[in-house]
Amino acid sequence: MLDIKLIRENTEDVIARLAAKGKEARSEVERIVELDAQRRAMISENEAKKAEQNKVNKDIPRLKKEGADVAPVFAKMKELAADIKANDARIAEIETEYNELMLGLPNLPDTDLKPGGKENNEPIRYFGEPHIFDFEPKNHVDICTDLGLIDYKRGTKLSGNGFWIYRGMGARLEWALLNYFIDTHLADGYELVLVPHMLGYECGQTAGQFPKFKDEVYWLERDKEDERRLFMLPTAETALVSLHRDEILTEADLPRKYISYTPCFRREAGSYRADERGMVRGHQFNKVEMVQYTKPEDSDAAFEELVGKAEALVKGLGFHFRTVKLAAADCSASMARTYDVEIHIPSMDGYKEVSSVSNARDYQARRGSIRFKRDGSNKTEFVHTLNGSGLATSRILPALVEQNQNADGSVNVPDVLRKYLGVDVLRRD
RNA sequence: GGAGAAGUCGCGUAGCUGGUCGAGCGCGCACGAUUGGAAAUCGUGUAACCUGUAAAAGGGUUCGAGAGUUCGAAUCUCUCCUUCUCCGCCA
Repeated sequence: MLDIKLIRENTEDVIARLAAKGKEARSEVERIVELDAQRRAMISENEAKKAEQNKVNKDIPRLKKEGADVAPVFAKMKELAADIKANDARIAEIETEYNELMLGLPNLPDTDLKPGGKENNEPIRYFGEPHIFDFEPKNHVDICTDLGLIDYKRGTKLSGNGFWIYRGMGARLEWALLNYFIDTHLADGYELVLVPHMLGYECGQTAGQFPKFKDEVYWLERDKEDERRLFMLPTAETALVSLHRDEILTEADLPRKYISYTPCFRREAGSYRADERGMVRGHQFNKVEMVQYTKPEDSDAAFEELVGKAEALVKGLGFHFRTVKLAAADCSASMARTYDVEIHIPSMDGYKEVSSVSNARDYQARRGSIRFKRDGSNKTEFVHTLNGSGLATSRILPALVEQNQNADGSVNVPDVLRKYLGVDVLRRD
């Protein structure tokens, strides 16, 4: 959620920055300003009436004691009460429309981002070199099938398109990756948090997925009451960002550094393309997520830390990758800035995102009312929230088997995973 | 899932025959006094949000949530949520 004061005082600037993000928001923003003015005018008016009501009500016991006739006062107060009630209802209507519009506005992009979409994304650094093969490399679907790592067929049998099954060494490889990620984060002082995989609506609203992207998650039916339905989390960020919802932290509480492993569930409706076969895009995938809560002035440093951590994990596996600074319109709605770590997948002859690190600044904190107080101050301020994948396995495993394949069809296990797997090379049984 | 009890200011509690109760007390915490320093003691203070303002002052809302009764609700009524105890069921 954006700061209403900012919208009120810098309306044109807000509209321009949202435009950079590809959001034509003039009509919404202008309506918001209008509703805000209406709301405040009505509140002032109604509060004066409430003050009057309170004053008279305080006098009633005294009047009664003095034996005065209170009937005319009651009659007048009844009218006033009805009047106030009507105004409150009108204010509630205004606030409903106002909140809907406010919740629908995306975050402002940082001013140093290039405007526009994907085409303006800017690789800022590369690590390593693309793998050169002296034989015809196989794609990951074939490798995983041949080595018995992934059972695509039965995954589809069990749950339909977009699901797969890790088997044997494939399952152990997946688990080894998760262990490697988690152990690294623990060494960096992050707290491991295991969260529910089914979440309430407020979690999605705080993270910024709702109301706009309600159709991109899986909802669980529960009675008829929609508001109490739960949804399967699309990323652990959705849970971790709500951890401190409606809380006031102390300065000493910050920064908070969390990681969580969860499966992630996404509908991905209509997003299939031929080049995303196999495990690049599915309805369920595994991910370790990093989330930080910081003081506003510390979020830039925290952002660099998270990017560095994502890069270090990929580096540790020995992959060639690049880090890309996303243009304004390619950042997701809640985020002020995002860097992607992309790794080379030979069969796709291209780079695929394995980590996306973002700074939401105070956008999510405002939606979820996540605040803190500085030492010696009793003013509350919004925290900054950041998140990053660290990492998603579903893209790592394909890259791993493709980049590390040998001419005989076997796959070398990266050094950092050997202690978890107990073998150096994956071969056909 | 069935039966019962309860949800009040950071914590523990008082209030629940409706009106000086946004709310008493204790603890905690902050500041001050005292002290060579500390403990103890004494004093003062101790919510959030909205509105308002240059900043204040002032006003409003909030006693799990929502709705209702009433001139007026922490106190009465209804619905929901949560917690605890017992039973059932289990990992």
